[in-house]
Amino acid sequence: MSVSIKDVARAAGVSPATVSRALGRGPVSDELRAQVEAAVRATGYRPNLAARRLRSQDSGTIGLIVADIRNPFFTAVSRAVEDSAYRAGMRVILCNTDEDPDREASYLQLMHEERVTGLILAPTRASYEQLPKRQVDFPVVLIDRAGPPGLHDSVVLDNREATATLVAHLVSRGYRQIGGLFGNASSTGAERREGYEAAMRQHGLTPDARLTAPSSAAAQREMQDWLRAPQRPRALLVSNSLLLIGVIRAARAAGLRIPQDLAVAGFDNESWTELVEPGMTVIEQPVEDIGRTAMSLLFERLKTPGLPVRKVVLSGRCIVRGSTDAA
Amino acid sequence: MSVSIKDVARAAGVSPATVSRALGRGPVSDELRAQVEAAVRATGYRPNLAARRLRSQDSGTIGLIVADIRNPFFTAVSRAVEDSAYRAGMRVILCNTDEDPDREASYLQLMHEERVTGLILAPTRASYEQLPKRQVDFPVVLIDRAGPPGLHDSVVLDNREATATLVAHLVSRGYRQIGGLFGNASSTGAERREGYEAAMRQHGLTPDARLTAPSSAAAQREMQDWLRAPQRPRALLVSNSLLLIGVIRAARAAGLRIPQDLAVAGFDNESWTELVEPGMTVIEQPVEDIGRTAMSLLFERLKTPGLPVRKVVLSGRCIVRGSTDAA
DNA sequence: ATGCGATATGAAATCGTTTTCATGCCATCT
DNA sequence: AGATGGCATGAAAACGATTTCATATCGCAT
Repeated sequence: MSVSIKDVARAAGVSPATVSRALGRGPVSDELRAQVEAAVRATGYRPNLAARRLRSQDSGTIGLIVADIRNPFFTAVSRAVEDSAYRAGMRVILCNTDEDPDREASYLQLMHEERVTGLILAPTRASYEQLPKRQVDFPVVLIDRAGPPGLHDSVVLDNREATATLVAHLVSRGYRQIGGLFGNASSTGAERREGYEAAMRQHGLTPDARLTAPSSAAAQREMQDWLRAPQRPRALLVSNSLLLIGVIRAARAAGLRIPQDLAVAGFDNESWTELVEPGMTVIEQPVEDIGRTAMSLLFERLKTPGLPVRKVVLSGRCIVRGSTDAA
Repeated sequence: MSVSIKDVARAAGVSPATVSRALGRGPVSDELRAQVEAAVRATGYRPNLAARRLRSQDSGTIGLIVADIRNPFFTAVSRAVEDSAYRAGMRVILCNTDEDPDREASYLQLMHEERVTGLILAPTRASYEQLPKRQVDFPVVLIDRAGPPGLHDSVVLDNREATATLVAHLVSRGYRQIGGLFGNASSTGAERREGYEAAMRQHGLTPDARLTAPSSAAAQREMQDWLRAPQRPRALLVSNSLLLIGVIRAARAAGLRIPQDLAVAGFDNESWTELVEPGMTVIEQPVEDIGRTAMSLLFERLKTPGLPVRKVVLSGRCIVRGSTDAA
């Protein structure tokens, strides 16, 4: 089988305890340390993490649960998370829920069984009610979507501010019939919708929001009907970049020019939003910051468990492009 | 501390062995099984995976090492991998190498320490020489990039065929001065370059290839100069979607219209390649198939270790759009 | 010279499971 | 009736590390 610490000990002529100390931190004479290192090289020894975890009760693993890694927002965040983990010498277990509460529950269970050191979680809407009941024995940092207040640390975008910015921008460009298309699966969609509706009212306008399943195809289907309706919007606020793709497709299929027939503003500053004609006005989320900050919160809480629950609200940056030029 | 199998055993009035058998598969009377299940619910017991792994010598974990999860190709593949793993009741550890051999080596080491059940790896170029030396005690499936022949199972795109298709297509559209831009970090870039050069010669044309670091920004810089050169290409074959973005930016910055001044063909059928004006002619890679197939190869090899080494070569699909219209 | 503290090392316990081995029981066959 | 075999169960070993506890050695102060 695999070579164990005992084999190394024998090869080095010392006890297993000494090998462990030489490899970790512990008082070992330089002489023995050298012997151990030589023995490690000679035997090709690699510590067994399962055994180490079992004994030291520290998994050195952090869980990352997102809706779908193919959503560019989560892609970028996960990359930042993985980087932080690597630097801290920790591992990342990646999980996609597809916004499915059962799958999420199953992954939360897994996190317990793995005895993860911490968890970065983009909760489904269902877990909003589940989380408080569920007793977790590791720190959790929520990203993208805040959970029940005061329960877990979180890093979120200021969605109200972002939507207000977009609405104000569209209004300033002369648009009045501004619709909103939001994902129906996440609390982020809901928050952006609320922000949108509040902003619209503040401008004395009537909100006109629709919800859709969080995929380009679903968004395209939803828009197909909507754009044919007599009271169709002249401008559209779109909750994320996947939906935005569906919107653009639907607009083109309906023969509507952007922005002349339909202005469009969205979220997530993907490279393509600049390349497409016209460029898309979007709110850029600080994706790397979100991932990094989430990991910082996690590490700080690990170091100081007594810390009060913190919610970090980051501002997006509005990038204006041709898709919202005045009609 | 956490509740262990002993606590459950006590609560159920049975031995730990019986609890283990009741929860796994093993002969247990229905009566005791019910008692155990009740005790599990009562105590909130969750098995400790570290302990289970240590004893059963099966980590139930597969490693996934890619260059950068933000490359849409790897994003899609990783999602397929995670799905397969979930269905098989296994976990996925995600690692990004950034094409850095040291980081890759460190992650390979980690895979050993985790005693992973299997590994899906997109090897860096350096590992082409390293892999044969390195002794691995778990099955490895290479994706996107084949390693030294006959060593590991692999799933790759038929790069020669794909590039030949693109070159033939461009030629049929009347282009002669066809350049090629390829990533310098991966063997995929190298293969596509070779395929491109071979195809060019077959058509009696002179290849004109350039290499660049695998990022949009680097590609843009490289193109900036190239497009100013007197003998600049009239058409361009681009090795992946990140580079493609850089190419489009550079073309626009140089005031070159696509395809009138510069035809462009690339890889990876991202949504945006259809939305951008003109649409991009690309080779669509069967990303989900690649991920799924990789996992299948892995599982088959686990079941039947004696299997000969297999290399699955999948064909891309050429999607013709406006970016390669005749000049 | 003696005792004491510090320090390096080894022996053994421990982490929480699974698995082997032993045991007792019951049914079945000769 | 006694031997045999199968089956459910429990006791205990084992997985491979870390950590606690005990011990030997050494230097130094008394």
